[in-house]
Amino acid sequence: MVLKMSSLFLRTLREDPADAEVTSHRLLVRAGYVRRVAPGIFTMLPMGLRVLRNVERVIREEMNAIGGQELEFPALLPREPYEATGRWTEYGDTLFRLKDRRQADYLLGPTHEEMFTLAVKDLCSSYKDLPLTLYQIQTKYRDEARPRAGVLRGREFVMKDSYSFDVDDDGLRAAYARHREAYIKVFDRFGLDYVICSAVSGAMGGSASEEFLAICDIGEDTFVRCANGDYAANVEAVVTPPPAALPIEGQPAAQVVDTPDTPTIETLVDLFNTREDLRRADRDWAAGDTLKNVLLMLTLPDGKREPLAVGVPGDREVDLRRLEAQVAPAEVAPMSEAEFAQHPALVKGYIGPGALGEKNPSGIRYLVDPRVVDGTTWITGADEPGKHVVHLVAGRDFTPDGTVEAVRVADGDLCPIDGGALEQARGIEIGHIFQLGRKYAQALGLSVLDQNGKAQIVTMGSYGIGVTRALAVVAEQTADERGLCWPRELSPADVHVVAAGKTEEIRAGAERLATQLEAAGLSVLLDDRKDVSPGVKFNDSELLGVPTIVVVGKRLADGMVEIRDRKSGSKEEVAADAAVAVVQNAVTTSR
RNA sequence: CGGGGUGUAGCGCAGUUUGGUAGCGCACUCGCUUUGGGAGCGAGGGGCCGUGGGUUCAAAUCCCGCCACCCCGACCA
Repeated sequence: MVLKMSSLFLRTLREDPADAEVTSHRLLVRAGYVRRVAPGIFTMLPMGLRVLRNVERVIREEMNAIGGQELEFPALLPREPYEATGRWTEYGDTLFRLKDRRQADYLLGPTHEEMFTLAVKDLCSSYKDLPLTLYQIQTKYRDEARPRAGVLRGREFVMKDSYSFDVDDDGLRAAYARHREAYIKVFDRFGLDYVICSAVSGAMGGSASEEFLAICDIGEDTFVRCANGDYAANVEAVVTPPPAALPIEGQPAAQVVDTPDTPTIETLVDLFNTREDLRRADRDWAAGDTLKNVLLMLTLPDGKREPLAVGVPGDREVDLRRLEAQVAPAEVAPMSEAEFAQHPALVKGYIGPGALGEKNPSGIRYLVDPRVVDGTTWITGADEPGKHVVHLVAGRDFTPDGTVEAVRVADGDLCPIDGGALEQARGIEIGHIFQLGRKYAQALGLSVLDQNGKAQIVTMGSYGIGVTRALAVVAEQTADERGLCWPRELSPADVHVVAAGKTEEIRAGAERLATQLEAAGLSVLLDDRKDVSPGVKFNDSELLGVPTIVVVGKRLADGMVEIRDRKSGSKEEVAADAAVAVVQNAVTTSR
C-alpha cells in the first residue's frame, strides 16, 4: 500500500520540542516518529515503527546467515532463575520488580542470560545438540538512575541478544568470530561510523570482550584509538604497555627529607628543584617523578567493605570508573575520614609504600600503576608527618601487591600494540560481544554428555545489539540541519512522492506515479495532502528524511517531474515516463 | 542521591516582580482568496494555569508542602 500522508497517523512539528536536547531526540519527535510517554519510555508511531522494523530485518538476516535460530522469551519473568545467578541482588535498583496477586516476586527482564541457559538445559543433553546459537529481538527493561538523550538511553528498549553454546573453547572462539563478522555486516548496512573496541566484561563476567561504539560526540563512552589504526579500546579496558624494568644496582640510596609546607604535588616538586642538595643533575624533577597513593574503599556484592590503596604517578589522576571496571563486581568509593582514622599507620598527606601492602603496617592491599616497574625511582610519602622520601626504588625499597589500570587515560598515552600515540574520542555502545564462558552454565547446571558419556559444563558466548538505540544513533549520525536523512536500508520508505500543486492533474499524476513505483517493488510515501502549500511539503519531506524525493508539480504539464536526492540535495528533471526507472536505479545502486 | 532550571491549550511561549474576567504564535474547524520553499482575510473550537493545603472579598500570580520534567554531577550489561 502507498502510504498516503493525507491519512497517515503523523504530525510534524514546526518547532523543536523544548525538552529534547540531542539531535536524534529532537528530530525523531519533530518528524513524528516517536512520542515520549514517561521518562525513558517512548511510543513508536507508524513512521518510527517502519524504521525499527527495518533495523530488525537487517539484524535477522545477518543472524540467520550465521545459523542463529530465533525464539522469544517473555519479558515478565519469575525471580528464581535470577536468584540462582545472584543477579536478583546484584542488579539492585536497576531491576524493575513486581509481585503477582499471591505476592510472588517477578521482574521485567533486563537481559536474558538465565532464560537462554535454562532453555538449553531443558532441551539439550548431548554434545550432539551443540554447537547452537539462539537469539531473540525483544523488549528489555532497566530502571536506569537517569534515562537521557531520548531514545538513545531508555528504560524500555528493544535489544537483539544472542547466545552461543559450545562444548569446548575452540567452538566458543569460532562462534564469537562469526558474530563479530555478522555485526560488522549489520553496522555497515546501517551506514554507521563505528569502531570496534576492546572492552571489559564488567558485571557480566567472562573473558574476551569487544564493544561496537558508534562515533558520536554526545556518546557516553570514551574510547582511545591508535593513530596507526591497529588498536582501539574503551578507556576502561586500555592496556598500558609496561616500560622495561630498570637496573637496580647503582641507584642512590633512599633518603628521607623534611618537606614542610608542601600540600600539593606541585609545591613538593618545587621544593626538590630549589634545594641544591636534592636537585637532579640531568633535568628538573617533575610531577611524574612522584608516587601518589590514593586510599579507597571497595564494596563487594555481599556488602562487605575492604580498603584498597592505589599508587599512581603524581601527574596522573585516578579514574574511579576505570578502576571499578578492574575490580568488578566490587564498587569503589574514596575512603572516608572516619575509615581513614581507623588505620593508625596512615599519615595523611605523607602516605608511602612503607605503610601500604598486605605485609606492611596498615595491611591494606596496595596496587600500583603498570608504569611503576622494578628499578623506577620515586619521591613519595615517608609515613611520617612533614617528611617525604626520595630515591625510593621499586623492587628494592618496596614491592606492591600487584598492578592495576586505574589512572585516567590521556591523549598521547602509548598504544600497547605498536607504541604509537593514542587519541581519545566519544562513542555510543551499539553492540557488545563477549565470551561469557561457563559462569551461567555453572550457576544453572547446564551440562551435556561428551563422547565418553561424561558431563561437560557448556561454554557460552553472549552478543547484543541495541535495536532501538541503533535507530537513534543512525538518526543522530546522518541528520543534517534540514532533518533526518535515512540510509536506504532503514528508510521508512524507498521514495517520497510530493504532489506540489493542487490541480487535479498534479494530484492524479502524483498518485499514478506512486502506484507505478509501488508496482515496481518500491515502498512509497505519497504527500497527497490538500490545502498544504508546496513549501510546507518540501520542508516536511526533508524533515522526514526519505532518501529519494520525487516532486510532481507544475512541470508535469510538460511531462516532467523532479527527482531529488535528500542527502546531497541534488535535483534532476526527468520525463514522468522515465521516473520509475530512474528512481529504481537510484534505490538499487545506492543500497 | 547532590547542584541548577522549568511546570500555563497538541507544540513553542508571554503573563507571576506589583493579586482583579487566562493570552500570543503555530497547529485544528468553517468560509472566501492563494498555490514551487513553512500564504492572506474573516469566523470559531480547545486550558483543574503540575498537585494538595493556606492567606485574601478575590490567587496562574503571595505562603507552606508534595509531585513531575529537563540539564550537570554521582550511578549505569
